[in-house]
Amino acid sequence: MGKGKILETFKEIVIESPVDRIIKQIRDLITSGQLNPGDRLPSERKLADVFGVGRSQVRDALAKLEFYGILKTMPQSGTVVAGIGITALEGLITDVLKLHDSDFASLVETRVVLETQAAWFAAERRTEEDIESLEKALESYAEKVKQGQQAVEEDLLFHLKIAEASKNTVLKSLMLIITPDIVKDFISLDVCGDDRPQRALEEHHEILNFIKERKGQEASEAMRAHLIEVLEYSMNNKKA
Amino acid sequence: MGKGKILETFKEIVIESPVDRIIKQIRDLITSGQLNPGDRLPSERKLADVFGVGRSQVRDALAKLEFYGILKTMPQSGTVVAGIGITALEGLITDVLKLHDSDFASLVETRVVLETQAAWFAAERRTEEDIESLEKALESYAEKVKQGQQAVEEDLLFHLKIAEASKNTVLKSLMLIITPDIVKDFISLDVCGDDRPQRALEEHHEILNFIKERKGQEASEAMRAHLIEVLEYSMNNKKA
DNA sequence: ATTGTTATTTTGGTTAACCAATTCGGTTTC
DNA sequence: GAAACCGAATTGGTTAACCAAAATAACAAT
Repeated sequence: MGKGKILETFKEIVIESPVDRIIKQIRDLITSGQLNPGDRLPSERKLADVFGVGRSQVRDALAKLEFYGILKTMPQSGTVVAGIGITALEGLITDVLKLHDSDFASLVETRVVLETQAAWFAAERRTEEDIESLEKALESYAEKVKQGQQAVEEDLLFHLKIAEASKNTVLKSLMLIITPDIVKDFISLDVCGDDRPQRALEEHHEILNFIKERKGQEASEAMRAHLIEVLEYSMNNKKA
Repeated sequence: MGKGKILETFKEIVIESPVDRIIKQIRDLITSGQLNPGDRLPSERKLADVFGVGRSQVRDALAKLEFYGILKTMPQSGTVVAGIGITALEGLITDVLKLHDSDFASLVETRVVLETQAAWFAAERRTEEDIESLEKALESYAEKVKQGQQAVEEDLLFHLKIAEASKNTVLKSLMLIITPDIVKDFISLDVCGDDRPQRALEEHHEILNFIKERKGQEASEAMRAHLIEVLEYSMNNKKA
């Protein structure tokens, strides 16, 4: 797919989305100290008027801000600055919005951190049901690999099942958040192909065995080795 | 604040939010295989009609689903199932929505994972600017502590600055996501008070020194020790 | 002066109508 | 017969008006 190079050239035309602009404005209000935690901020109508945009856009912006825990909006009551006395956030709020187009390195690095820990916890806390679930997932992955198919989906499912077996809801949620981005990167550079899937399958089995045997550290290390393998493989195929 | 006990009793009255209901419906459509990745799903109007709700609610649901990378909606074109062939997600989609009312244990556990790694990276990659920023943050924290004030905010700011110095954008973003929940838990059980803040301040200094000296492992371990201290402290004061 | 009540305003939530871009079908043209 | 083309219908985005709940202010009774 030679299209990559050409597209790279135009990559910089970032359309400053209206809602992003609003978010920045609100952030400035907070960081500049004009809005302190607990304060009720102006009504949606006022904000829309001040910013010179429609209310729905203000609405979207507030929704996003609320998701990140920055704001808390109560029906028929108002929207308040909820988070930590967010002078803390300074320039950080905008950054969190860029999560979904993060650099590949950070993404993989973070994935390794989360997954190795998840594997460890999973080994310590897995139930029999977890084992069954993991084996089932691994089986359908093996099926696809034998047929020489893509199987990115089944691959990730196995990893997510491990997160589920870790019994740590936050860990699982965070993995769910970054998973789509990982998939995106993996598909853009076609990671499948030669004998690599076979190796990956074996590594999955190894990890599962350690989890079965409740060997936390070994499972964790196996996971780390596995992910590093995958990373190097994808790196090599990136230039090609 | 004795209100806690009483409120616990009524905690179960979870109002099944309309948009959550819609999200479940759409999830079922996807997981049941009626909607496959790449498929365009019905227009917002059709969906609103089928579900018997307003279009705006469908809109909110789609927006959330899109944020998680499940869907991709193109202006004037339609909304398609974008993510991984999401049979993977099965029951998981709903879980990610519960991130913000996670259990305290998972939250702290995950925080330890993220922060120890962030400290390690920070020690390896910090610039002189980072050091300045960290010292400044630590200073304002020390100021508050000396005055015997709360300083939760300044505390967290120091930690976030470490995440920033780690040069890993995803790691930073994830910490920003869970930080508000941490603060919430820390404020609900008043964590401040006696000599603990003084100890915490010393530990912060220790961590900063390791980062200055580029000692990754030591910084990481100091961070872990610090967080465990904080955890145990807050646990003890929970019952009291 | 304080408290309890009521009327009004303001709030976020919801709906319905409108807009511009896109898609798709049928027609024309080569 | 295939491709180019035009227009009607459909798409997501946007706006404005409306709703019930909540907050607020004014007032009355104690």
